[in-house]
Amino acid sequence: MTVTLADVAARAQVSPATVSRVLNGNYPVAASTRERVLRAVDELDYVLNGPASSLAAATSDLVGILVNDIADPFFGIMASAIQSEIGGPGGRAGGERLAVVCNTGGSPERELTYLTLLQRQRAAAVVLTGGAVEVSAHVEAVAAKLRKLAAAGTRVVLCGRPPAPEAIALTFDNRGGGRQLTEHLIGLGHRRLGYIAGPEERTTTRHRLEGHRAALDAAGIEDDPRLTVHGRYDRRAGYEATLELLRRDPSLTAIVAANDTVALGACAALRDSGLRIPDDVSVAGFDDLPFAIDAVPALTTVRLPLSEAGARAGRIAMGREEPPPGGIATVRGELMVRGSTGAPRA
Amino acid sequence: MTVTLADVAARAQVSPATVSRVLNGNYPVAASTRERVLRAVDELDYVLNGPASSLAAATSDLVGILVNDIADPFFGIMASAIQSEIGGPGGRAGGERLAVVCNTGGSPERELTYLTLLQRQRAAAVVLTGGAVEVSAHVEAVAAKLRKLAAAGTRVVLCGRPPAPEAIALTFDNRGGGRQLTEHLIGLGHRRLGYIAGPEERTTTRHRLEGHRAALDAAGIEDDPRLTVHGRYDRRAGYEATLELLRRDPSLTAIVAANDTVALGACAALRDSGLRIPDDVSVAGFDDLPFAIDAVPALTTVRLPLSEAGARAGRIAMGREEPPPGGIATVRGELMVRGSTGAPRA
DNA sequence: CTGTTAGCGCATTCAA
DNA sequence: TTGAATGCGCTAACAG
Repeated sequence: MTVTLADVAARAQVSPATVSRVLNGNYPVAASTRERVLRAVDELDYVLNGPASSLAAATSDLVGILVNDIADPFFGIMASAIQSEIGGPGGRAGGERLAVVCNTGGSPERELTYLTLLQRQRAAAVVLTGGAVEVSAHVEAVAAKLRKLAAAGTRVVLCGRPPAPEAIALTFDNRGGGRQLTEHLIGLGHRRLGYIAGPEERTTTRHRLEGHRAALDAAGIEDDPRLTVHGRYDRRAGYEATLELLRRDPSLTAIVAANDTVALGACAALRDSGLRIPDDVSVAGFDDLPFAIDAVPALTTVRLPLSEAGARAGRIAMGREEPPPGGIATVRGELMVRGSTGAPRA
Repeated sequence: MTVTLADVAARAQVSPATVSRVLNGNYPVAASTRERVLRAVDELDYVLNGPASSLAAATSDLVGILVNDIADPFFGIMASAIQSEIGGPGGRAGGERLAVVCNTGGSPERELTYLTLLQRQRAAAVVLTGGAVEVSAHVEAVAAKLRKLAAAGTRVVLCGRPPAPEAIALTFDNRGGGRQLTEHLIGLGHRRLGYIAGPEERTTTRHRLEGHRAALDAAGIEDDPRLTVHGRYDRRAGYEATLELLRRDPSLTAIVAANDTVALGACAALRDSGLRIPDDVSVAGFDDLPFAIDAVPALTTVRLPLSEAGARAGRIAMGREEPPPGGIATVRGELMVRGSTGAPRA
């Protein structure tokens, strides 16, 4: 019923091997033969059998992309950039590769499950994006899995994730970015700063918070633990955390959020509380997602080059770009000062 | 080197066939045997070879999701919802399925290429999201491809895309939503309305615009073609189109945008032009993406239940939910009136 | 440059 | 309930 390579070979009057060579294009084939084969492919409307091809070649055209949440532009932008770079020459049969996007939802178990599934598929490469969960049992389990993937020939790249010995890493300087941001606020005169952190036990959360505290420390400002609230990386968490912070200390003059989405929630809470931004309370985010500039006032934040980093990760995963020296590159953020931060009220 | 089914069988002292049956669980196997097999799997750290399995079974655990742009939350939210429903029982060897997200960038060629790639992979199902390109040659090519996919046993579902005879469709009532939105503005007293449409030759663009025009027509307002500008579905297009509209008719009192992202660009352009929203000019969007409520003032828009529709599409694609009668379900939007629209200036 | 020959690892008949 | 045998469709040596 379905057309196979052998059918094409028969029609083109060549051997199956020759058809395979034409399709994969990694082998010298006479132009006239090639043309005959391609005509037969066309006439028979032949479509290569991917699984059969992958089985025989012991590798596939699938590239795994692990994200926490593909509905979040932070990950969507990276996934898009990675995906844009995985095509092109070098792939099997036409050079087109498929991106398998895996939503882990931040769950270590799902992360491991997906890695196993990608291992099962003999994925050509795997890119893990965003922060990692810091629970030692899990960290070791992931590391072991990455080692196995690598051993099986799957290229593993981390994008926006802390370095690990098992993989090439493009890591974001979350600590440095967090520090810059808080330094900016301190420079404006703020002394009572609320901090809305992400979920505990995530590297991104910890690093950004460490940067914040380093800035406070450097300025000789005591870090009041009551001014840090943890929550999820979403708008609602930002809203609620802000109300909580205002309850704990109505005199605070600035709120630093774990990311832009959280910052938007914070802005909403402040507005609903009748406070003006930045006159009463300054607000800052992190990431510089596209909507950050459309907040009113526009959000001061740390711009991460998500698209560039994703594209580079994609190229490295495809072997089209040299890995950074030592296998680790740190990608820095850029402080974007906008209208949401200003001098504290007198 | 790599562990195969046969290795597991040897260790468990059963035949390869039995191991296969245990792994796929679609076959009666004695409990004691099963346990022995599972232990061997564990001890050997065996991972099923997906391609081999797919080859033998003539189907895979891959589900294709075609989107215009995964970095756009409109698609990210749908993709996430689809993905959340494709796991679960019924899949091969553990019931886990992988989502292959294909960024077409709105290009018909890429759409076809990806469909072929998914056909090659013997995808279990394919979900096409968002509007379609209306160029007849391409429409027919896609239809033909969908027919072949369906013939090969791939379930095809459209989500937020106009119905086609080749597939089950959950279609958005873009026309109705567009009409409601403009009726709302007319009800407020607006008579000079600018419209920022999406790219030409896309169904979403056309339907929303038709709804807008139907509302104008019903109210006896002449549709001035100079008040419609086409552009891409992004912020920048909204910004530039707004400046153009203001140039063409400084007396307009409302701007309807093709979607929320475009609307944000429109808001920015109005602000930069020194106009107040909604006092000088009202603005409306479409989709009700998460950030719409954080615009200042909050954006009046039409809420599309992206997540619900995506989840349903995912279930239908997996055969876990009955397709709608006739294979077509229309998903309506809900008008969300917020602060960005008000009565026109006197 | 091209053909021949062997598997790749698994699912599924058919028997037992 | 289990085993033995066969083939899924293709690629990769190896010859020629």
